[in-house]
Amino acid sequence: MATRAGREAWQLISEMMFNGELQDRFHEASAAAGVTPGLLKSLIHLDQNEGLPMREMADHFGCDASYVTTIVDGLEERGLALRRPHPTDRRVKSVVLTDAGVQAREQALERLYQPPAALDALTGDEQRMLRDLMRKVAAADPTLESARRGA
Amino acid sequence: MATRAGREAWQLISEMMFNGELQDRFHEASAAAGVTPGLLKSLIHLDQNEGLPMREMADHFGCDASYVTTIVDGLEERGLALRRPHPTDRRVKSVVLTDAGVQAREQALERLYQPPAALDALTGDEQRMLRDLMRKVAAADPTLESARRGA
DNA sequence: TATTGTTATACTCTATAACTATA
DNA sequence: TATAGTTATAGAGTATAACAATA
Repeated sequence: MATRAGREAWQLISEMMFNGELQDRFHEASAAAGVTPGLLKSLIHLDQNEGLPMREMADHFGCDASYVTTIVDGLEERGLALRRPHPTDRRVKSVVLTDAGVQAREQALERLYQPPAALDALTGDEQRMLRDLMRKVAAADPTLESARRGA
Repeated sequence: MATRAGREAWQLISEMMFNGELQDRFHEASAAAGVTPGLLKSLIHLDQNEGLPMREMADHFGCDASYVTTIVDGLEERGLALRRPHPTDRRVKSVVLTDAGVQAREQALERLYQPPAALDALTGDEQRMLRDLMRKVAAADPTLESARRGA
């Protein structure tokens, strides 16, 4: 169970994440990639090999199928992704990243994951401790595989 | 300087924050409070005593002044905040939370700061270690005072 | 008949431009 | 003249409803 200390730790993490320099990191990364925030969210969730059916995109993001059409149109217009027919079910269209899409995704993640300057307050040993703790937490989160796929 | 370990630590934190159960924590908290996400962002940034000029709200969020008008209208309609005249400059309107606004803010923060289930993977000692590390990082972030004000 | 995706349309969110009041 | 806030309006972003193709 999360202790009082654990809750305080996560509160501090949340405050770091939603204030100051990180506050609109996502908007900056979107602008840098030449896409809207909505497009970037999808871009990050896609890959070049598997291909993701549009229906599954709608389920993952909890949005309407018609909006997925809009999103994928935007990614295609920019040459970042394309629709591929499903091998057996001809109703389904899978979305895969292009080479440009993979590159844009990597550059965006590079920006997004950059730590705040205040992390420098920790010594090297402390940063390693923080990493080890977060590795243990992340390993216990079953929903993190897709994010880890491209890392 | 952030080490390789520090960057990995922050990447794991970011992944936890933007995937899985926390993915739309903010939308849930907004819905629970009966406000839109835009309103909640402002609600969290306001308080009951000081009062914040609308111009400063626009600067803080990097948005247009006309949108602040829309936001404050929304908070007033719901009885969560109100406009107060500035004592010396009659052009300025300061925004303060009502009692209901303070209560809504606290309940929303309670939800927002709740740690993910995976944090339970850490022992009590490890959660304390994580808290101490994050206290040190947060203390080095100069932009965190306003967030800490109401905590 | 049920499901995937698209089109047409409407509603919400946010910005730009023109305006009023005050400094 | 410059600044704080409002109003009117337009543009993104997102949803709902009706539809075509396939299962």
